[in-house]
Amino acid sequence: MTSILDVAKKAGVSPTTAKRAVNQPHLLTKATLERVQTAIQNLNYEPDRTAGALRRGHSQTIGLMVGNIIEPFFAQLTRTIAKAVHAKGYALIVADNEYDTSLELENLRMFHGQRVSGLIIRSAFGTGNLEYLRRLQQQGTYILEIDHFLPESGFSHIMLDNHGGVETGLRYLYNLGHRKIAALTVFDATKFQDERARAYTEIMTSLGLKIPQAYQRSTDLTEEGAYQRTLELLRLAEPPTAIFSMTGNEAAGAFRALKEQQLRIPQDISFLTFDDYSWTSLVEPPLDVITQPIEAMGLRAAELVISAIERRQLNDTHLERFACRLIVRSSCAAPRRHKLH
Amino acid sequence: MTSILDVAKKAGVSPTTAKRAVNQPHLLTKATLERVQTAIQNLNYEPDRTAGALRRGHSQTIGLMVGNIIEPFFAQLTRTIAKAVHAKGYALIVADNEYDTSLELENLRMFHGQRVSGLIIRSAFGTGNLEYLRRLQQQGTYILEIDHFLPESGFSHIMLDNHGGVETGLRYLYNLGHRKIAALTVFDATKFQDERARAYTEIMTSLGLKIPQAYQRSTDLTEEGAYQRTLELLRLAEPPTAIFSMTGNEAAGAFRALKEQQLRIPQDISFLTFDDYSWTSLVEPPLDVITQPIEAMGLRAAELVISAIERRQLNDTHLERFACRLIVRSSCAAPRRHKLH
DNA sequence: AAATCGAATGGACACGTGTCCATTTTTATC
DNA sequence: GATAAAAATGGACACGTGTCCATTCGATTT
Repeated sequence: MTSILDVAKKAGVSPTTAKRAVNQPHLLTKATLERVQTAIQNLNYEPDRTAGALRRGHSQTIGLMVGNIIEPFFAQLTRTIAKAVHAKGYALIVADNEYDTSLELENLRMFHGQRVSGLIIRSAFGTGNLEYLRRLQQQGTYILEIDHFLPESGFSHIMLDNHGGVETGLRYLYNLGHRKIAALTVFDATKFQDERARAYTEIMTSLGLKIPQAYQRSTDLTEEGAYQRTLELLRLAEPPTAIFSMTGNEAAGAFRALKEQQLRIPQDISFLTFDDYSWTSLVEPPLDVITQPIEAMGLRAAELVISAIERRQLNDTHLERFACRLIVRSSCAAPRRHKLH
Repeated sequence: MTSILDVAKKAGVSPTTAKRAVNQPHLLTKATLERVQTAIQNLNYEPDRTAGALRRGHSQTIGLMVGNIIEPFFAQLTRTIAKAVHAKGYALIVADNEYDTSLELENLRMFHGQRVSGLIIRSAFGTGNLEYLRRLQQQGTYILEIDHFLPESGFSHIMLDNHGGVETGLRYLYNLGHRKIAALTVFDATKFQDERARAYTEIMTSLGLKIPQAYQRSTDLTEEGAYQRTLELLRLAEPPTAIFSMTGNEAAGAFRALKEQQLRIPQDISFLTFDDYSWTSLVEPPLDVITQPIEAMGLRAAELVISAIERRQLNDTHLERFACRLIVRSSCAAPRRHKLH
């Protein structure tokens, strides 16, 4: 493998000078610089980042841990962050936790071993890995949470205005006349600090609406789980007149269930969901959605992390929120006068 | 940062012995092994992969270059490969080329700099980067192409049985009575070696069907491109009675166009596509699709690459094909007797 | 032309691991 | 119980870079 020493020899300069041609070209004479650059091209030299990482203590690499890469929200986030990070000369290492703490720990170990310079994480529920994350931070990895954050973690984070989004959605349904509004989300209080679930509870109360016990069972955030949960809701003696899915992933399962039950949307039941996935406008009826500025969030995340790394300000803390937006299409309307059953 | 030297000191053994506890535990006495493992735990030691990479010459890292991470096909591939690779102790670095050669080259440079042990690539069209890939291989990176391969590259590859898939689809449409079948795909011969486009041309001919010149304009593989292309097809004097989309990504655009033109599927026009994306069964009508065994392909890719790396058999070549399957739902039927216009 | 100072270049070393070879300890054999 | 063989442990060095400090060169001032 050709190293900078080969380049130096070929260009007839010292290794230090050759390195400067790569890292601090402004320090060199134009003639010297050109000579070295020619040698680099002729030899197809590419600096060994693993050696640099060893010397520097971290690897010009950003770790990204998401919930599940398949979900379009995370796929788009991954893509945006990958691009932004590459532009700054960093590589992106990805992993997902499937919302599971122990799988997350394994992957954190991997990130640690790779000495990632920064970590962007959508952590699993529960505070199980907080200690490990703290240690990572202490050892020089800048940590930024995204989409979800551990209470009192003290890390930077980039969040959606979840309260605002849920409020927009619930008020929209309320104003259409709905009173029995069910949410598909994670209610399990022991392991959750899900902002949307909390906002749902709070805002329903502030609207003067009671949430029946039967509405408060958790999904597991999967499409299949949402499908099952939706069927359960429809079987209730007092089924909801509107269903509000808190993620686009769950929306697919819920929508499937509604279709299978031959329910007409929005005549029989209204349906609203977070995330403007591409299929939501293709189905019949096109769905009303609350959309997130995924790209802006991803770009900002990459920017914050790399800036902190390069300024060596690992203790900078930034807490930012991004607004979401309701897109009205055709899946919500005033509730039926008569019950379904 | 705690190193293996700290561990050795704490355990009262030599550095070499401590390293063995990590890499070749079978060489140690049970007692010694336990002592070192305790020290590792107490110190929260995690081996520095960057140092190992430097010494070894490659980084226990696999590079994955896909077309576009947002597309579910690639998202699922990424996820599957990430998981398989993690299980073997490797990290996954991702990048996408957006089907563009120069962006691909930038990312290849990045992979080279990171000294990836292996590279799984869905290369952009054109042979522009073949030379660079060859050099990478020569320097010790195992290269495997997936979903698409450069002619005469000589690398291993994992492919779908594209010819078989296209044949299945075309025969299905033919047997329903269709003769004017348009394909959404990349026809541009200068930059393409797209198997599906070629198969479409060949099989249409062998079915005794002529492909009008107007059917042979290329899409750019994007949703928007397919949308535009579909509108063009519908405006023709002799519009197709069936549209066969060669990727799931393009299907979304095409479907949108058909809906916007108020065409009834399959009464007015039949629609068939590659890729069983989740939305295809949610729309009205549910789409007939040709589905790929993405997970199996991803797993096999990871397996081949890591096995070659660990056996140090970088010149092993494996060429494998995976079968695809037609799923019939409700988007194809016999063509109308009368023309649309 | 000597002195001064900044610009340009060079030398030396450490980062933490993997690997090869050497040494010590234990076990097996007669 | 002496010897050989095997098992267990230890020592030394190189991988390619980033960084600190030293040295040389060239221009400017007096």
